[in-house]
Amino acid sequence: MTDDVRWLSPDQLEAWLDLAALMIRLPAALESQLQRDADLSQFEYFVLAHLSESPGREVRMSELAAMSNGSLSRLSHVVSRLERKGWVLRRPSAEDGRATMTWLTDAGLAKIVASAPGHVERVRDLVVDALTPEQLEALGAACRVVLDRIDARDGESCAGRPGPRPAGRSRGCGDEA
Amino acid sequence: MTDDVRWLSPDQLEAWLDLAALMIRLPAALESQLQRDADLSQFEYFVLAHLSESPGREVRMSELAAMSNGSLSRLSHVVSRLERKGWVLRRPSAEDGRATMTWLTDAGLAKIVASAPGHVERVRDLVVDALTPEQLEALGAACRVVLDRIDARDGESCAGRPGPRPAGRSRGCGDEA
DNA sequence: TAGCGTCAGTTGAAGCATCAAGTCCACATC
DNA sequence: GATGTGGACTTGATGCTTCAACTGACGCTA
Repeated sequence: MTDDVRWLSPDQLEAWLDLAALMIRLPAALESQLQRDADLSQFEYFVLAHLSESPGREVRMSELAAMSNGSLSRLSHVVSRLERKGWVLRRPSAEDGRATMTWLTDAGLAKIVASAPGHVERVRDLVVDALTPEQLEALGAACRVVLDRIDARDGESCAGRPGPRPAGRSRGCGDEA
Repeated sequence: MTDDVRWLSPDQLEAWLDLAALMIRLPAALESQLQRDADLSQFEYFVLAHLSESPGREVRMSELAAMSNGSLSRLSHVVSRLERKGWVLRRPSAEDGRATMTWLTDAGLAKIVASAPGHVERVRDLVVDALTPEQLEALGAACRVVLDRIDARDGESCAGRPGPRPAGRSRGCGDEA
């Protein structure tokens, strides 16, 4: 019954297992640094970082969710926590009454400015400086291919049936750098 | 005060952001397939899969935790759940009274046999078949470099002070394939 | 064989993510 | 201008992960 399955070759399996291990252990390794030094989760760090780089230090919730690769629900909870700590503020959008804008306070900016160097140092240590420029470029390219594939599949399931998409971003943010 | 930080170059930043996005979205994409088709988390899948491939369908808890890239505590909770569903059994080890052996039941074997094809198909679709063999190999190689770096850092913090290590596996399981 | 440090695993509490409603607003249609 | 549909969040409940004790078992030393 399950015999026309195309199992992975040994080489493919090894590469896949290494990637799977990386997806579990690298986030954990980064989280532990952030948690220890800044008492932030990686998601919280992303949110603050994206806010700090946005014009007016202000971004729409839905946009922020897409940038941070998270669901709107998750972001809402996180922003509530960040708000409680005084790092962000919420206000309704002037243009669109449905939208909520999140604004980074001075305290929030100070927080991310203080936390960024340690985090970048860790990213350098574990990833960027560990690889040759060619390896890093190849890694990034492979990631983009897979991400595009994920987006394509999300889009398909969206067209196929009316069910909700996970976080549905259009991967149109290639303008970061 | 924070001015001797070596920030990332645009190229480095782009590669890093793509990797960061991948680490969040690929696990989610795989989980959703497993959840929908098999009602399993990826971690549960890993546990069952490792058990099914082990001699006697039986593995020590601590060994299983290392193979699955998870903490012993997490594994213990998960095994409790799997036990409740009748897919695994626990028994004390004969050789070492401290150790607990986890054994995959027939029902558990049937479960993983039924779930594997769909999961492998998804991994193929999103990753293995999306990349050229060279890209996949390069991706795997980059992952190994980073994983080794993470292990090295874990080891350092272990030598430096007596505190507990995260999940401390020795990355000595390169014999999977 | 008693004592001590360590290892292996379990457990309960606390925190975070996910899921399913629910609310409010905008826009199109009649 | 009333109605309906869909978008943009928010909220509460549920479940999983993590963290910090805690329990026993092993092995060494005396």
